[in-house]
Amino acid sequence: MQRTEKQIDYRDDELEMAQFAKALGHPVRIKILRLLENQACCFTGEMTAVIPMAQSTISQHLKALHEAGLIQGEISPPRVKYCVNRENWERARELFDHFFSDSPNAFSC
Amino acid sequence: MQRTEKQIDYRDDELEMAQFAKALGHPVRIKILRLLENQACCFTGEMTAVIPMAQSTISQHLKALHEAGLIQGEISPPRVKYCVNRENWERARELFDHFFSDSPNAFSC
DNA sequence: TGTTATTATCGTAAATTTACGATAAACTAT
DNA sequence: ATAGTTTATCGTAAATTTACGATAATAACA
Repeated sequence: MQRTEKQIDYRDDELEMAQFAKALGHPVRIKILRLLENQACCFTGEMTAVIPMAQSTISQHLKALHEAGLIQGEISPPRVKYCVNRENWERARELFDHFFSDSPNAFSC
Repeated sequence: MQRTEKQIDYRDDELEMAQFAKALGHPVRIKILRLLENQACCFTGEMTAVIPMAQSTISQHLKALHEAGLIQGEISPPRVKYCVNRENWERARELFDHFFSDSPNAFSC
C-alpha cells in the first residue's frame, strides 16, 4: 500500500476535521460521548455496565477518543473519571459548523 | 474478530451520525467535499487534476461519499457531474449541530 | 465500425481498525 | 505484605480501509 497521502498538501483544518470525524466514526464512540455529555456517567466502569462490550474494547475506544482530543481522563484511584475536553469539543463544533455552513454554491450544480 | 456490535442497541441517530462521520474521516474526502461546496469543480476529472492521487483511488473515495449519501452523481457522458446531496447534507449538519450543542452538563464533571 | 475520452470496477497488497481474553499496573484497604 | 478493585495494555485474529495499476464499461465522434 503506497501512501502518497503524506505528500498531498492538506490544509490544517482539513486534517483536523478528518481526525475529529474519524474519532466520531464509530457508533460506540458516539454513544460514549453522549453518555459523557449527559453526565450519565463519567467512570469507565459505568460505561462497561451500560455497553455490552468487553472492558478492553471500551478502553480502546476511550483511548481513541482521548487521542483525538475529544475527552480527557482524570485519575481518581482506582478509577478514572472521563469528561469531554471542553476546548477541543468547541473546536470540533466550530469546524463542523463552518464546514456545513460555508456552502453558498454547493447546491447550484 | 467477533462482532458483538450488531447486538448492541444503537439509536438510529447514533448510527446515522457515525456513518456520516466515518465518511468525513479522511482528509481527501474533506477536500473533495470542499471542492464541491465551492463549486470549484463538479466533474471527477477536475478532482483528479487537483488532487495528486490515482484516478481509481479518487473514484473509490467518491463512491464512499456517495454511499454515505453526502454526494450524488449525474451522468453527463462521458463524464459524471458530482454535487452535494442537499437533503442528506442538511441532515448531517443537523445531527452534528445537535450533537455538539446538546451538552448542558458535559463540562461540569 | 473503430477511436477517443471519461469514469467505474477488479484484483492486490499493505496498513489500520476492531474485537476478544489474558495479563499487568496502580492504588486502597485489610 | 496481601488481597481486592479498577483500568490500561498486550497479543491475536478477522474485517475493513486505502492505495495502486490494469481493465472494463459507456457514450460521443470520426
